[in-house]
Amino acid sequence: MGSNGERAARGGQQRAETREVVLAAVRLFTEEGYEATTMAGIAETTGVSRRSLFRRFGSKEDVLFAEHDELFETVVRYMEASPEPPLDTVVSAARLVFQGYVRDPEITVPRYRLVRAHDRLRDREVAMTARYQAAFSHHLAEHAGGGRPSLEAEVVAAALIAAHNHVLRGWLRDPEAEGIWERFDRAMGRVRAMAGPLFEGPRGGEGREDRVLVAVYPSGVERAELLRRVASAVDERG
Amino acid sequence: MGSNGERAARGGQQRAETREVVLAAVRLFTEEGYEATTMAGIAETTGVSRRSLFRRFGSKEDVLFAEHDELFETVVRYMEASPEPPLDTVVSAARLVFQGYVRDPEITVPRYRLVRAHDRLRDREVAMTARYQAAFSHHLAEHAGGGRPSLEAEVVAAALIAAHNHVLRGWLRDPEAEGIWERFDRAMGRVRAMAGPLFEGPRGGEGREDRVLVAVYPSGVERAELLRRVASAVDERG
DNA sequence: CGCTGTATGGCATTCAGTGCCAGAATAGAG
DNA sequence: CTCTATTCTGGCACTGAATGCCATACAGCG
Repeated sequence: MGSNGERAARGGQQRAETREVVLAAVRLFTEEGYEATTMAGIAETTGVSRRSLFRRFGSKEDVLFAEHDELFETVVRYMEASPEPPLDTVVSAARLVFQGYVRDPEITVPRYRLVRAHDRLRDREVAMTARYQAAFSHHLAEHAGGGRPSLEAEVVAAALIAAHNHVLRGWLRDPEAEGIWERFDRAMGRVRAMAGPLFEGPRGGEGREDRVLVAVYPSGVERAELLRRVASAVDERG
Repeated sequence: MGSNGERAARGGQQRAETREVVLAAVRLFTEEGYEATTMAGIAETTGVSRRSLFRRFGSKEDVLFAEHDELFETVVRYMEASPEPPLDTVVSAARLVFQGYVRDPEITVPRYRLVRAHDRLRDREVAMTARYQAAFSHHLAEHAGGGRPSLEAEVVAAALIAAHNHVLRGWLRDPEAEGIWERFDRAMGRVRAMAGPLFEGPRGGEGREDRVLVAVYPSGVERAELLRRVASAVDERG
């Protein structure tokens, strides 16, 4: 689709304006209703012609998901460039996606409300997560022999996306709640724990990696006692 | 009253005709192309009026996926009636879905080709599998405490669906190949092996079961900070 | 200045999808 | 069998998404 340098300069200007259009559209969708809002209406309130709206976004739905598409491109490029082992890469990619949502609640939160209310939009949202899932399993497959994604790769990608979406939905319902990232990391950790034996040894054992702490304890244990034991366990292993 | 008998007689006739319409539409889609085929065209070749097509199917896409929707209803009703433990039930439900495809290659195979070629249709197909996934995790949640589906339930449902789709795609690419059901059962077995410790583990006993704490943290994190996070995590879950 | 490539806007058209209404088919009651 | 209520169907008109075509405005380059 043409040279990159030109695109960057031009695209920069375009994107600023594009974001304004998206925000205006989101406002119209929530205030007037999605179905009731016409592309002609968006054109009128934004000053951009109806025809140009279709040229930029492709469709009415794509106005809502334009930012999402950009994010997807970013994530794919990140995975291609990442030198880490594939499982670490896709987990980081999932974190990137999550960040893409959390960073931009002005769009993602009202969009979530719209998505919940309209089947068509819900399908579109689901299709996006499916694209991520496909990209993830594809990445896992490429760095584990190439060819078509294996059963394991697809299952791990699906589990990862499901965990991501689980935490994400919680945040979308209550964007003000604290400790999102802790919840996210815990969810990722659990999927890793599940995926590890199935997929491959997730750890290389270098110095800079994440560490995993797993504690199994009877439900009757006191909070203080539990923390004391965890502390000593951490001390033992450095 | 009489709604069942009436419906059965009437519905039976309708469905026979409906199936013919779907088959004719599939033929048109594959021969003339999906976009090039208009609802007016389908109406002409089937003898059913354009208006009635929209009434029966709702949309052009829904002509292709009409059978699929019926299958979904069947699967949901099966799960509601099943007395087996939830994990067994959803696995059986997945088998039911798989059977729904394999039993009717006349529609599912050409549909698969169409789905691969057109983004819109692909989204629709993906939305269907997402509906199954939601139904599965919902079933797992209902029979494990009720309320909103837990992370585990969603991850297991996603993994199950992913495995199902993996085997299904293999069959769709080559419907004549032998040993589909063996492949299906093996895939299900692997997911169960993976899901077992994650899903059934925490659900084992009454009040006395073990709890699992998983923490993932960068190796550079301070001891005190780590313990603080662990403490808050423990507090959140009780 | 002219030339070329590109983004935009206006116009017309196709087609999916919906509301409205009239007519046909059918079930049920007498 | 007849009358009636309900339901299914088809025709008609309309909205709006989406696309193609063409003219215009604006950039860079000689």
